[in-house]
Amino acid sequence: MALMSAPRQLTEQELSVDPVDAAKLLLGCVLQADTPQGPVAVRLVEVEAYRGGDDPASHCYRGRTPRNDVMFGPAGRLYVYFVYGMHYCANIVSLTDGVPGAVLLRAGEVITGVDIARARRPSARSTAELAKGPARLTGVLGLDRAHNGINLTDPDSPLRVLAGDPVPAESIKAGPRVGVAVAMDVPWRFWVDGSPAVSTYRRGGKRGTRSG
DNA sequence: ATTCTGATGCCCT
DNA sequence: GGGCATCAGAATG
Repeated sequence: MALMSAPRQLTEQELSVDPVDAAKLLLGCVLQADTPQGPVAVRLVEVEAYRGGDDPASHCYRGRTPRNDVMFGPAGRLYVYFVYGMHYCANIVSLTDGVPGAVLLRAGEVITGVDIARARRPSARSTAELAKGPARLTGVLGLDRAHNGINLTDPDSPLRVLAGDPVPAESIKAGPRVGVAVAMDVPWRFWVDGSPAVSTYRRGGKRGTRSG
């Protein structure tokens, strides 16, 4: 019989690290969702690290609120938020013990359930575009507010993070985070070099100072 | 390829 | 009331 060992599920412990380390660890890993239409899985190729406390770009910079509460909890949970009045973005929580941190899932390659994903996002002009961008990624996986706080390291969860083929260190590139107007000196966006699903960089809204 | 702009609602000040 | 961790469509090289 065909023996195909199931991919290993990531553990809460290995995600209980600094978001920068968790971000690099998550590249190449697979987020799998059991949707009503069937399974959809995405190989992560672009992520960003967010810290609490000292990171002005983080939702947790100004303390704990109802929205960011999950980021203060244990690692391996999904933090979903609603943005621009129409999109959802998803993070995987890292660190723990009341220390907030998370990894924004910015883009991935759909490796399972391409037909389902295409049906969900008819505007995509190519397979690579299906999950190219954080809101597109939540779109193909069907993630919304209802999934906030779900435990991705639980084997019985309808949403799981699985280990993938390791990404060679030389294929991991780093740069400033997309769409943030502060902390542009820190290269906390990480992506897999050469993947067609990596989103194009856009700088944050507030331009620097105007003199005069 | 890049630039612009409208859509749209929730969270926080 | 200001400002978003965005996307799609259009116009322009």
